[in-house]
Amino acid sequence: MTDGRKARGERTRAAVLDTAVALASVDGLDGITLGQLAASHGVSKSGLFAHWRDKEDLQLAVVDRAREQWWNEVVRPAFAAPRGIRQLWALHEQRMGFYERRVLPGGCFFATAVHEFDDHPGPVRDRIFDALRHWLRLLRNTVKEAVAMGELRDETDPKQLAFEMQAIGVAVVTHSRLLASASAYQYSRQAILDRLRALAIDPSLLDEPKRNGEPT
Amino acid sequence: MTDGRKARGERTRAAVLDTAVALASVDGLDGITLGQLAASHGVSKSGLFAHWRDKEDLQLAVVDRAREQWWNEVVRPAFAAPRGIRQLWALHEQRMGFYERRVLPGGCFFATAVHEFDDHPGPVRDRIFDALRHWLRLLRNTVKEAVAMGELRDETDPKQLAFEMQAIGVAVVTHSRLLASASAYQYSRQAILDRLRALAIDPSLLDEPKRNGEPT
DNA sequence: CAACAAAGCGACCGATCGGTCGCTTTGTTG
DNA sequence: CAACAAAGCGACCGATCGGTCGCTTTGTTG
Repeated sequence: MTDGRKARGERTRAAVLDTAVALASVDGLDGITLGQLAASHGVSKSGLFAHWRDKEDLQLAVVDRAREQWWNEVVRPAFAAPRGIRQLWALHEQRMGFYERRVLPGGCFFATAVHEFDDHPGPVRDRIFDALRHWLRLLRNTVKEAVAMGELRDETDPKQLAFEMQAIGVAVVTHSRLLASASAYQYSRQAILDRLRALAIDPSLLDEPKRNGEPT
Repeated sequence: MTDGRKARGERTRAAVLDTAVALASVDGLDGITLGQLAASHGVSKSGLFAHWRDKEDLQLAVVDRAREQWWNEVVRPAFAAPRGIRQLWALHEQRMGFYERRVLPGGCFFATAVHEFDDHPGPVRDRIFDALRHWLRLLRNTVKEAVAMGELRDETDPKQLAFEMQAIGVAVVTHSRLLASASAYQYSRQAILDRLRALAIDPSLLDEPKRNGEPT
């Protein structure tokens, strides 16, 4: 069942991808070099070609891995919160935590990748854009659910709010470096809290928000 | 007074920098190559070294040029609006116009550059960060002025609002490509208008806002 | 016109990058 | 143990990049 050769291969494959996501969060998806990647695993450069046809093939796998990581570290924990407005807040809160914990040295893989590739049409850009659109759809649907549950006002525009949550969320990556202090996270949290409370039927649902996505 | 040799040099220098800002908005500040830059002006690669010691020296000049352009195309026109809350709105509006007019093929030089360099310490990053901090300070001071004039509520936090304006403003660069429609600009304008109106003493100052930064 | 200086050129160099190719090592299957 | 296959290696290649160096062209100054 478990082929020792394939298992070994799968281990290096996973390890290389994890490193690649981390490196790409700093230097970008084009910035990572196969030599650098191989060296950091004591593997020969040519050995990498046993796993990926060429660099583009590797890049596509890296995007998939980054997406998986985002799901595990941000989305899944947020699903522990009660549905509705608190889940929306949990998504933002988990995101802040992901950045604050410095899971990736560059802060955010997608923040770097999207600016690198948004003017470079091709399979890699498509893959990155797919991931981002999927995330935006998740935000939008969570807003819709909160409206349907009667926790957010009927006038709430899901696309509008999803845009704002993404904008305020990603801005923290730059600003935390720019301001050289933790205050960027504070601003980002405050902005979303203000926004959600203004649109909430019962703002007290967001009182003393827990920071770990747990039900209150 | 006007040395024909220096004048000629200054002309190429300016032309090359303009091209470089445009190219860097797409490929990043490291992405531009001296060969590509020289070729696009019918100049030899080595000729560029008559103007800049090395690539880093060129990059610093490019940042300065981008900053100058931002001042001319965004800040200066916004100063035509009446001081206070309308000037704050004009800054956002002019920014949207700058992006919509596609002055730069990549949308925004700084949006690309900051993500490229935020983890690469050195003179280039410092120069980029200086420019961004200067812009944030401008937003902050404009907020303070509006508060002092009694146009924004006293509780308004200038740093907080500056953060939100920057976040909502820059997000449009990515989103306009992501959504493949003009709606991103609409979301961005709506978000800032909502925010400013909520904090305004007299929200009607922002009715039917002019899009060219002119006094109403 | 002579002396000078700035802009710009062309040939060349070392370093690095993505990628190829034939081979070896590691492990599986009968 | 023999046949096979997957993972991985080492030497090598063409292309490109930033940068150097000696030279030419263009224009200025006395």
